[in-house]
Formats: sequence, structure tokens, C-alpha cells
Amino acid sequence: MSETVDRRITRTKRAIRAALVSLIEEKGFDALSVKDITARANINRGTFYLHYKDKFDLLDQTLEEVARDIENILLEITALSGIDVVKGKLPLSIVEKLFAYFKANAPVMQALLATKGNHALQAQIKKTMWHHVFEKNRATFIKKENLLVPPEYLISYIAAAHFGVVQEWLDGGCRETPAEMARILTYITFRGPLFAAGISSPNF
Amino acid sequence: MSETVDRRITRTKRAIRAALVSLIEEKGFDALSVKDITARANINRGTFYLHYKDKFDLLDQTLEEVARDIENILLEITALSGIDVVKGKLPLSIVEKLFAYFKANAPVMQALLATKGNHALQAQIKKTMWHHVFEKNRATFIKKENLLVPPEYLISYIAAAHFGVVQEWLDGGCRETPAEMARILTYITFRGPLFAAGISSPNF
DNA sequence: TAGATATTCAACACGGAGTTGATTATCTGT
DNA sequence: ACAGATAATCAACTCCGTGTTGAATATCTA
Repeated sequence: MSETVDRRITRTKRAIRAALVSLIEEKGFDALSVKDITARANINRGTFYLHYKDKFDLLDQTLEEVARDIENILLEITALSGIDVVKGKLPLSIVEKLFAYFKANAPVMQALLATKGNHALQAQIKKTMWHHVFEKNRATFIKKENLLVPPEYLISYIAAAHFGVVQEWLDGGCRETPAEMARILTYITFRGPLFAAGISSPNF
Repeated sequence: MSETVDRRITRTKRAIRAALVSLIEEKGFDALSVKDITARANINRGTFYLHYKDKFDLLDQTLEEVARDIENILLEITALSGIDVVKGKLPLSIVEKLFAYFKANAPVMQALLATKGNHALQAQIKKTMWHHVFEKNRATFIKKENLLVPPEYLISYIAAAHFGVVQEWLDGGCRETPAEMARILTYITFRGPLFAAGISSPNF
């Protein structure tokens, strides 16, 4: 029972969400007010407070939704591939799926990444990476004791790098295909940034 | 003439800056008001508006100052080393200096990186990297035509990755020394994240 | 020390935030 | 299609931070 949500709620939430995104694109999250949102959404201002505490709460909930989506993409794949986790085939397909998701939801992603949604998402991804790489270490080809640098920095490095590239891609209008982006990203990660820059690893 | 700044201005600006940082640490930038700042700084609220348009302007100016510092560290070194730009000696010393700066200004950096100062700084760094790596390409060992991935993504990757590691380091209380951090960071960048993870580059 | 200027102070208008209670509109389940 | 539930509207109100002003005061510089 009660798995269905009242259509009125769905409608207003959708309208609010859309208004939020367009306003973030237009004037940035800082500059927008609850009044702005409800005006653009053609919603009574009081109605907003029936669903959200304030604009920050709205942002948080939007963020959580996106975070859940991302998490699901990661889980869906890591679940399948107990065996195929070798030789970089897995990460490539993960990353490609993620890029496809980002492209499909480009406006929301752009809006969120322009706020501190960045931080929140990155923190969550780092947690997920840690969990899946080190704890239930199905990825048998990575072992914490083999690391040549502290694990927390390695994870931060990779997570932040990937987000940076995603952001650049979104800002540039998603010109490359998700598959191309996945290739680029895994290429840099697997071969190393300097190798990707056309240099054979120098001795330093 | 007039190279000296009125001491009253210096004092109030310093107080405002300090109040800003402590308040960001305490409740975050979103939640703080101009009233909060002036109260903590023991400053009349009207005085604030003599120097800043609003709290965002204050943040921007603080940000610009830090950005200038970073820029100067980068320039100071790249200026010296026309010859020694080979074999990774240069980047290591750059990065170490930067970490030292971050540690010395940890509270401000923490506060700024918790806001969208992150974005601003990252954008500026990317611009600087682009300029120094590709345009006046003194770094003769990197050539745009040799790149195996698009330059904008490579730069985004590296810049974001470095910021991610800096953030992790600051959040963890700067336990490693700047030298250690510089080693870790250049190690991952030169050898590649997966190599740093203890894997010999897999074929994918 | 004199003149300049930064700071203080009190007061003001303005606008968005968040809440409330009554009314109306719309949905859900049968 | 209907009745009951509940979501949205509307108007009104309080609260609080904002940004500005003009006059008085304090502090700096030269």
C-alpha cells in the first residue's frame, strides 16, 4: 500500500526542481530566492515549505537523488562482473555508463556541480570507491598492502580527477561521446597523465 | 606616494577576514550573515559596507588574494628554471612549495575550499597551466601535437586531481610533510594512478 | 597639531523568510 | 461517480538581515 505518490506532489516537486535548475543556470544558486523558485514554478510560495525546509534543503534532496542514481550505476555493474573485473574492461564500461547518465541529465548536473554539490558527490564517490576497492576487495588485482602511495590520497586523486574531466566535458557542451570520454579517462588513469601527455615516464 | 595603507583599514580588513574564516569553519559560508561577521570582528556593521559590497564580494576578494599568492609561487619558479625543466625536478619543487603555502594558510584554505572558492581557484590554475605548458611552451618535453588525449581534459584531470589531494590532506590535518605530499602527488602523476596502486599497467 | 579620513551610531525603508488558519482544488480508493 | 483525504492556494502577519544615510566621533598621516 501507499507505494503511489499523490500526483499533485509529483507535479509540484517536478516544477520546483525544474525552476531550481533553470534559476541556477541563470543567476547561480547564491542569488536565487525561494520566492524566485515558486514564481517560476507557478507555485504558491507556501506550497514550497510543504515540501522543503528552505532552498538548501531542496538542493540537498536533489543532490541525494543524483547521488543515488550514480551509486546504482556503480552497483549494478560491480554486481554483475565478479569474474570480468580484470584487465580494465570493467572500469571502462562503468565510466561510459556514467558519462551517458551525465549527458542525459546535463542541465541538472551542470547546475549541481556549479554549487557545492560537487563536494557532496565527490565525498560519496570516494566512500564508494573505498568500500568497493579495499573492503569487499573483489578487485583482487588491487591490494592495499601493494600501494605505493597512501590509499586515501590515491582515491582522492582519482575521484577528483574524474570529476574534473566530467565538469570540463559538461562545460564544453558534451561534444565527445560517452565512449570517447570513457576511453580518454581510463587511458589517462591507466597509463598515467604524463604518458598521456606524450612523454615516456621520465626518471625523477 | 600613497603606497601606505591607512592602518585603520588594515586593521578592520584583517578583523573581517579572520571573522569570515572562523565563521565559515563554524557554520559554513551559506549560513553566515554580514551581521555575524561584523559582530565577531567587533566592527560596526556599516563599516563592512565601506569595504565590501556584500559577503560574496568579501569571499571573492579573499579568494583573489590567495589566487595571487599561488600564481606567484608558480611564476617565481617557472621563471628561474628555464634550463632545469627536465626530468621532473621542477614540478616536484613547485608542488612542495605549494603544499608549504597551503599548510601555512590552512584555515583560510580550508574555509575557501569548502565554498565554491574551489571552482575559482581550479579555473585559474587550469588557465595558468595551459598558458605555461602549451603557449609559451618552455616545457619542451610536452608538445600539444604529441598528446594522446585532448589537452583540455588532460589539464582538467591533473588540476582537479591535485586539488582533490590537497583537500584530503587539509581535511586530514596536514599530517604528512609538504615534501612527502609532493612526492606522492608527482609519483601518481608521473607513474600513473594504477601503477601507484601497485599494478603493472594492464592491457585493455 | 591640523586636516583628512575611517569608524561609529542611530535610524530608516525594503524585502525575503517562514508560519498560520481558512478556503478551495484535486487526487485516491472503492 | 462519489466521499473522504489531502494537497495547493491565498492573505496576513511577524521576524530579521540588508543596504543606505547623515551627523558625530575617533584615529590616522604628513
